[in-house]
Amino acid sequence: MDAPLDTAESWLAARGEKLTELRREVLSLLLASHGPVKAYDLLAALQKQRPGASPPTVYRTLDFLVAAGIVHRIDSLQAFVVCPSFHDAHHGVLLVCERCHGVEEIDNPPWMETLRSALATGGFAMSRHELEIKGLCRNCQEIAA
Amino acid sequence: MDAPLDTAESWLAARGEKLTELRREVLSLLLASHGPVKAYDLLAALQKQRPGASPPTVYRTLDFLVAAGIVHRIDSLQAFVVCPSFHDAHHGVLLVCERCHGVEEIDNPPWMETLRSALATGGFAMSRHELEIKGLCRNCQEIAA
DNA sequence: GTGAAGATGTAATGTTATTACATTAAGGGC
DNA sequence: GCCCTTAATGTAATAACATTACATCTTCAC
Ligand SMILES: [Zn+2]
Ligand SMILES: [Zn+2]
Ligand SMILES: [Zn+2]
Ligand SMILES: [Zn+2]
Repeated sequence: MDAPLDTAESWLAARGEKLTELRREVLSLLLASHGPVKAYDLLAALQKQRPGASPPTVYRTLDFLVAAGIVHRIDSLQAFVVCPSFHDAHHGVLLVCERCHGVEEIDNPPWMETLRSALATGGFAMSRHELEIKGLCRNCQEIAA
Repeated sequence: MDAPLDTAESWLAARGEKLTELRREVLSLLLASHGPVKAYDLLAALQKQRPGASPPTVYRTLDFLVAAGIVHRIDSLQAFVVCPSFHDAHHGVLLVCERCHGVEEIDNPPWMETLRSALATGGFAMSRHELEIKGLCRNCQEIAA
């Protein structure tokens, strides 16, 4: 059995949506990468098993998975990554390494509510979307040091 | 006299760099927009006064202004905006409205150090770059309500 | 003035994403 | 089963965003 795919399937079923064969293939490829994937790299991989795949094929599927909260888009990388905890309602924070382009997601950090309320006081309603923070991961700090 | 352009000129001079005619034109166009501008929109505007302008013209100039801290790039909009306080060393936060695409910049908010140290404890070194937060501005919240 | 570095011009190309429309698959009422 | 509607996918073309590579021109130290 394949846990993440099954979890995704149940999660979608609860929303009245389906994990079709195409979506399953795309999600599998994303899971296999262990990190952010660019849309056209994903397309190239997908075409190996689905020769007719084209840009709309991947973008539509990614849009669907992003809307469902299963995948996040990383604006600073123009790439996509599977959410490690999409089964919860969560407000994730994506820590994006500027050197290796790795992404780590932390879920509902304790300072999130403080941040949200500080911004609310200023009149800004922080969105439910993921917060993206750039910096250096632990490994890359050590290398730089 | 034109205050923002003069400020930019001094700021660059202090770094041993120059506000050339091209850079001045580009920065003027950015200032005139009162909000984020897309590179190709900027190019179209620039071509009215500089017919030979091409993509490298604007991207090079934007890269220079971004490196100098005068302009910020907004990843989520793929657009560029003038920094309202580039004369200080600052760690700005860009509040990006998901509805109207307006951007407000707040400078060195009190919670920034808390955030930075919380992330440092987790092994992540937050970068000096601007932090970008998506949500709804005050106006758009009222409209939505 | 000459040479080196910085800045800009120019052509081509690479990368990311969307539009528009056709076709196929799935589900519900009868 | 059949018809209808909606969801999902296929397909072709194009739009939007960004970079490379190399030529030319300008600035300025020497
Ligand atoms: Zn997540
Ligand atoms: Zn790293
Ligand atoms: Zn700023
Ligand atoms: Zn707004």
